[in-house]
Amino acid sequence: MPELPEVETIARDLAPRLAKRRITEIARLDWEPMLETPLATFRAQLPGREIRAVGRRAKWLLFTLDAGWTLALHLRMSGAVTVAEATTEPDRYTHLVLELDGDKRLCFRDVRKFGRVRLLDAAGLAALEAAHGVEPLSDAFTAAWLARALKERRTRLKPLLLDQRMIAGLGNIYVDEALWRAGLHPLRAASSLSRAEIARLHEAIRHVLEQSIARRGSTFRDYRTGTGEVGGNQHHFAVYGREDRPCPRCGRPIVRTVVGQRGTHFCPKCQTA
DNA sequence: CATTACCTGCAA
DNA sequence: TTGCAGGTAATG
Repeated sequence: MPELPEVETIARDLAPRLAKRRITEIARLDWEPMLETPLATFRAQLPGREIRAVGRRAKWLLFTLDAGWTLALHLRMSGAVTVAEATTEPDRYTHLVLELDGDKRLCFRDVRKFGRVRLLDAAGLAALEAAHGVEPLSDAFTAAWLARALKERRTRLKPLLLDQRMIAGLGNIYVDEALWRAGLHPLRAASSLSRAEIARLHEAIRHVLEQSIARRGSTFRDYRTGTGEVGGNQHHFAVYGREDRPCPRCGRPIVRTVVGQRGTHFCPKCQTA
């Protein structure tokens, strides 16, 4: 599920609702493999912490706590994070529940159990930061930066754009959408792009992410915003999940193939190899 | 680079 | 019943 726009939407929803709230108790943790921090540390350090800020790095949702700690959640394929009233009982797919003061609960629901939880100190946060590449919505992500990043690479466009060490936050949906918008075939050699094509790709990446954030993300099935609603961007896909349906640009049927083990959707006429 | 694994629900 | 799903890490 959640790629950059979905995690960003959740962070923006949660920030005003969680600022200055205190985590009073770990009310549920019933799938321990999701925890990538020693359980003893988690239990000793998390209760009593105050939430100072909620943000995002790559596809990680970050809760800045007091005493230098950061709670980091990765939603992987089916995770959803919401704030609920303390009176509502979370369902059986909600594997982490944190009790907050003010009769609220922070709920991490994850049907497929791929999601991950970390409680990071300053060094852990720095390591997470260093493991990811440029934020595509930041000022650092320019066409010139992209040109340099693509230049020496031997790989195809799609796998490269999915690599979080290069650009952080793109996933399968938005890579397909951005490549369509830029008119680039997913199998194009990364180093083969012209200056004009790089400029188009840069604009397309920004555009598809910004549009999705404006529509509060894309809900296929499990994704919910921080307030528990479905997103709206799924109604605006050009290619993703639209096999055999007409290309919005030329009307020819969208093709689905597999690239790098990922389902890949593109228009064979508009996206040149 | 490709395959497999991690999990579960759902559509074909 | 089989295959597929928005992600990532581990393994040939």
